[in-house]
Amino acid sequence: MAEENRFKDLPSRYDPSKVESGIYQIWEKAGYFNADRDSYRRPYTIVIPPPNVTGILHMGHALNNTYQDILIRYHRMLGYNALWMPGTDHAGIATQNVVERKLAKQGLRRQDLGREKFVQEVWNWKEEYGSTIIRQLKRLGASCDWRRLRFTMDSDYSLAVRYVFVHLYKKGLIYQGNYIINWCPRCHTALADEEAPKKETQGKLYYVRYPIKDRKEEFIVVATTRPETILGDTAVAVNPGDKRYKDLVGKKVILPIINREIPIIADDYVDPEFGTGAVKITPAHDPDDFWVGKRHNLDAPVVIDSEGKMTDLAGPYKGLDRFECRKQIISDLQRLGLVEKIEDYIHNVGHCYRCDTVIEPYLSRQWFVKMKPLAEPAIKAVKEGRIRFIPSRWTKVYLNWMENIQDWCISRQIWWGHRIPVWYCVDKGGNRTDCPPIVEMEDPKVCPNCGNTNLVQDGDVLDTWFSSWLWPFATFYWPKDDPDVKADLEYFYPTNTLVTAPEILFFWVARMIMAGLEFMGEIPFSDVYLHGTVRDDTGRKMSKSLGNIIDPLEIIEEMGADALRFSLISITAVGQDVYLSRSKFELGRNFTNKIWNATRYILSHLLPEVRDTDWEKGLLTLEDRWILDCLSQTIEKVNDALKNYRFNESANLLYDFFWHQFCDWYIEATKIDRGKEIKVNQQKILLYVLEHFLRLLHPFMPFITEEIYQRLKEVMNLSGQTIMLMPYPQEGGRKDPGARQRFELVKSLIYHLRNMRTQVSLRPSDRPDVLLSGPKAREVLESVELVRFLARVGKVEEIEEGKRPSESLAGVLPGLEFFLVLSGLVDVRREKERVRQQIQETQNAIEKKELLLSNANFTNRAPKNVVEEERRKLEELRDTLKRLEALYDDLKGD
RNA sequence: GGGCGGUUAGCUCAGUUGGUUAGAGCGUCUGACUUACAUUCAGAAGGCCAGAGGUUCGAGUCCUCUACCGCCCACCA
Repeated sequence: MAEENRFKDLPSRYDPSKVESGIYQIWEKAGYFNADRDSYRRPYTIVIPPPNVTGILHMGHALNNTYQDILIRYHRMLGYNALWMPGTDHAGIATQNVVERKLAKQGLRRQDLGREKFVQEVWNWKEEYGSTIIRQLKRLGASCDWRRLRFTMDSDYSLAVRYVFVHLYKKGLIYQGNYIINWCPRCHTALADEEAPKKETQGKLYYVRYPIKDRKEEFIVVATTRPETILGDTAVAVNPGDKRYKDLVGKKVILPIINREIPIIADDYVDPEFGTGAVKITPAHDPDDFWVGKRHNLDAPVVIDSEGKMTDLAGPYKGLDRFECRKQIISDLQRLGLVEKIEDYIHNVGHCYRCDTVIEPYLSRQWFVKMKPLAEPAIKAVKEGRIRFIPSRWTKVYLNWMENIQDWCISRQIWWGHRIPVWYCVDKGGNRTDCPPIVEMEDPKVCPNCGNTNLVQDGDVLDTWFSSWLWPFATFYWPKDDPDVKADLEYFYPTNTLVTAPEILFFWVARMIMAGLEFMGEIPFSDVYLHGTVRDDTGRKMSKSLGNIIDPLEIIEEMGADALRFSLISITAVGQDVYLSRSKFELGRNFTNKIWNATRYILSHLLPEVRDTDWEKGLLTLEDRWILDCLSQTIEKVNDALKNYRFNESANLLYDFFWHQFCDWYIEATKIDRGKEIKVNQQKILLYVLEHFLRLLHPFMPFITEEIYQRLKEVMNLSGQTIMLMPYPQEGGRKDPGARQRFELVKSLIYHLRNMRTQVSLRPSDRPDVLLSGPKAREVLESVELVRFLARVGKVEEIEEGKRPSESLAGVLPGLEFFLVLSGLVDVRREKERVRQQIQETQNAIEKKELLLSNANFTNRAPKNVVEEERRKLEELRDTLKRLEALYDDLKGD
């Protein structure tokens, strides 16, 4: 028959490369990922954490986007109007760095091009390479509504950024000020605190003697890790309660080398226990010293410039690199006898999160956002449970950060980004006049204060996160005054779930919550699922510089996106980091292959009578009833796990059901020859279970499930053009606890018989008889074919209780004795010993149970069902013991 | 210095509110080409659940302390 042959030709290996791109096209063409307003359906919205345009898909993305895709497909299949909003982030510093590196290859610096040309160059780069990550997300199977793709520098998006700046400025929440900020001398820009993580660094602690003025040969010794900043010192501070220095406060010391006189001051900030209890104060080069300087009205001479080189004020060291200067100054001080000692010292030093250069605390004029007023409602939203974190432990981390939030430095001295919408009135010489800065939605032409038309825009751009924090609503074209935009927002906002890595909890998540509440008056999302970090199998973060990355695209090439997705999900516990190695993906690959082959088997054996899955209830065998029950349970459990973000659990449930229940037991059982009527019915059930399973698995493995679904359409009536609906627990439809129990008994009998076979090394072709006795024997006999076929035994018959056949191996299950008849193969002594051991074990178990049940505390306090269950088990054990003892007595006679 | 996570089989890890005999994958060992799958099948071995105390009728699960590993935050130069 031609039809059957068609399926017999299916290859015995699943080949993802042949199907994945085609499948994706089917979905896109059908527009299944698109979501538009629909007043009849409930929306379910996820916004993608926009990857950097410079990004290429790494395992972190793969994990993150698989979670999101599972959620979005799952909800789409539940009937929600599911929108997954995609996009990319302009990633200021990162992207600028990439383009600068490209220019450097041509021997150019960005300054050679000038601002405008350089920015154009970045746009060109973006047009050419910016969609790489999007293509890669599609290969992963991400089912975003791609029509809505946004970029944080789209003109509409820029409008939102500008609106927000103006709004906050007018509200008095944005201000400009001279402060110490984190400066990256390589990227040449200010960085927010979060962008300059502290790293433990091996350094030295230098103890330097500062001569005290008017006191010969007397010194005050200060400890410093950065002797080059000595040149910028304007005081030495001690703790006011420190007796050692009491009489020195108010005196002066001579700053070595440049011989400047500076005062000794008292300030609580100094910890008398540390170092010598005396601290040099360098207001321009240390954030703490800066505040000490403010309190004491000290000068703040800048001795290190934006390049990390010493300034004019550094006298003899002018022009030296900061680290070079450090060496130099120490050797000079040593020559002068002013270095008391040098100790090895491990301390925390800020590093640029983009290029890892050591951060220089730098005094400069920057723009800041006052965060306290924004943080308050965001704290409240979480405390009141309107936003929840999964796992919940992140709540505390979030609250702790929010309650101690610092103002946010939002200006960056780079060219790629949203230009700060601030104009200054300048005179003909280009110097700022006294007029206040101009901050409006429209570009100003004249100064509203003095009528001057000579205006210049602030040269800085905004921190990338100043645009990202608007993502959940700016992607919908907010704040455009347009009924469509408003309706869209009202329908899709707030979004449901944010899936992200904890690394950007402060960068992004917290700020989105603040922005949502400030500008929309509503939380941006209700659930935040924070997944772990992807590491290599030795626990290091995967990073290009470490060379330990596993490229997800390579895995997709080799094993398929489904294998990648399933493996990742299955091995990553909720909120835990995941340690990866190449071989771990074999789990998913083997699973795809198993699914493929089971399908191949089912389809290629299909009888022509099988045209649908309408199986008949009257023809159900025990195994049929059992697998339907099992399916039903699995549907229920998977739905439950998914609703609670227990992704790994749901993946493992699916794996176990398909492999170890459906394939290992049910498919095997259907190979039993039981006549045409039942065979047809069972084939319908095979298709039925397979089809339900595919739909249940679809969010995890979208490609193979769709591929098979398309083939199933050829043999059965399926309503959907593609996979559309999630099976509901009721739909699986066939809870059958009775069948479950009976089948479990049969399974465990088969299991014991197989075990006995290996004990005596039977060959597969040997088919010994089995005898049964006990109250449960009848039940088993009803399904005798199962036992015969799956345990590979001959006749199975009931015998009278207590009549043990000689020459057999015997076993006891609750309510059942069974005997594997093996003439000439039974070693009676060994057999006696085996039974004796079982008796011993059973007796021990009984004793334990009796003890437990005689404890009034237990029977009174434990829940009734637990106590009853224990009683039942005790009865079972006693029954088993009785049967074992009878067996043992019989053996004695042999 | 504060906070968080981890410590369960040889390895990598699950274990939802405390309640059967603590599970999986890989690896190891024994067998098997049993009409889909050797990316397979049938079986086996292997655990003082880091340590100590506590709460409880009952603890891998809750509490306290300790040890080691990892992460995050923090203005001790």
